[in-house]
Amino acid sequence: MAAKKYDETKYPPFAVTADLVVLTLREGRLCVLLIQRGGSPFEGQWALPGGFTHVDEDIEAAAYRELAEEAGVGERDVVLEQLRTYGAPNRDERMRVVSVAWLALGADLPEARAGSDAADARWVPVEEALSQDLAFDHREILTDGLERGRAKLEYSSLATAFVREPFTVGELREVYEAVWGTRIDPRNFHRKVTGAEDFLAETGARTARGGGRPAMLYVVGPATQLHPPVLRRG
Amino acid sequence: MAAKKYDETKYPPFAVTADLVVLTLREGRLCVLLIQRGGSPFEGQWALPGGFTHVDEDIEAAAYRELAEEAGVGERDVVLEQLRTYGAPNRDERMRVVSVAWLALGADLPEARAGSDAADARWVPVEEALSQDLAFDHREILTDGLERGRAKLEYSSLATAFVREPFTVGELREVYEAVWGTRIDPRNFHRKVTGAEDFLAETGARTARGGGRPAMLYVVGPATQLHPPVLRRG
DNA sequence: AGAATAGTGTCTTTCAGACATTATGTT
DNA sequence: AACATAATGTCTGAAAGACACTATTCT
Repeated sequence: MAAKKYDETKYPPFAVTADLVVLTLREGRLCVLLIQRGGSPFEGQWALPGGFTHVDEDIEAAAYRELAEEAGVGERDVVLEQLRTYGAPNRDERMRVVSVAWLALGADLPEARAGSDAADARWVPVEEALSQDLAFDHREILTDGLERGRAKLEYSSLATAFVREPFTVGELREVYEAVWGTRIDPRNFHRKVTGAEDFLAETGARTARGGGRPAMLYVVGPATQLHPPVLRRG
Repeated sequence: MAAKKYDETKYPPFAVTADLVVLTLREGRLCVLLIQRGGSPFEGQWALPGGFTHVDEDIEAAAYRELAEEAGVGERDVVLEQLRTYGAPNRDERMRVVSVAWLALGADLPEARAGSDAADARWVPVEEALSQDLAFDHREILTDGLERGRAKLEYSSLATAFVREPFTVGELREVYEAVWGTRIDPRNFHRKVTGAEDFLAETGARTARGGGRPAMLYVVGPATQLHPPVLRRG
């Protein structure tokens, strides 16, 4: 087969967006960042933060940029992981848009503030966010992001993204309890995470906040996988 | 904030491709479908099958279409799962291309035949495919696809995508051994998969191929998750 | 001393991993 | 009967889950 000249006009134009499921814990509850749309379509409705990728910009860089612009969150404040790409032909009425969705997890992220295109921005407990209509297919994206996050806690060190270092075993357990919405036996949990190879690294320091025995403080160990896993159900 | 008119020219054009990691077992070896590029760039080099998404086409439909055009594989023959999206600015020299990669698993797929844009097509054992230079960032995509497939065997029923129904426990074990490149104790494996709730459904029928005790034949059960999981390492 | 919170220990059941034996077909 | 392959059984150690106790601080 002969080599042929490439004709750019043959290939149809798409817009590519980065949409973000940003999760954090606020007062022991798992919350997602939602922004209220300032313009059409879906004006006034709540949506996930996100926006268009520039033509010379890496898709991951676009996610970080939107995180900064729309959530005021810097690269160092979160763990970012690609979630999935959504590309139904009519998911955006304006034009053909393919959305690369990302999951961003952070510890105690700052109070939401509305970015350029947003009328408002707030942290919403995830059950509440799922119980309302969101713009576009953002409800599906949020559902997928939550399931991914919950599943990854089992076998990875992702839970540590939700706490600031150094942290205690009890704080880490509260992460699991908040994300899964379950109770975990503190004694078995302690045995498990301190026993897992390279998962936690002792700092030697202890908490000093009064009202009880001080807790040992840990930082994240070199392991990215948690073996054996912490299982959600019996 | 006032509603503003949407200006399509503000948003830069991307091309969106569907690239496929198509895996099957051939003679007990895990193989991936590679095509030899007929045109530039990377003319003559081996690459994953794939192509451009049409502007009115769902991204998953594009994956199925490319699967049919470039691999001669129908929707019913494979399990298709989205892998990840690759969008570095210069991954394609011709223009800005974002590639949505898919993982397709099938049982005993047909002999490869070159599609429209391909000079050649063949099934290549995965280790061999990884040891050569592939076009674009396809080596990275293949690596990610293999890791995803291997990981999902542990806790899902994905392995059944590699066998035709009805199948024996031994055939299913051979899938795990080929994909993981390990040996598995047949007795422990049998106990595990037959004990897992809703994972396999007995047909009542048995093999009749001679030379030994006939094996029970199973079809896939209603469970999509495998609990407890089959673990790769001790 | 008492309250509060952190950490350790024990028992039982389940399951993984190693290995031997029995079952059911063909030639 | 010999052979070949499938299925089941047993033992041991690791880890999960339930539960009680000890340790260290502050007031």
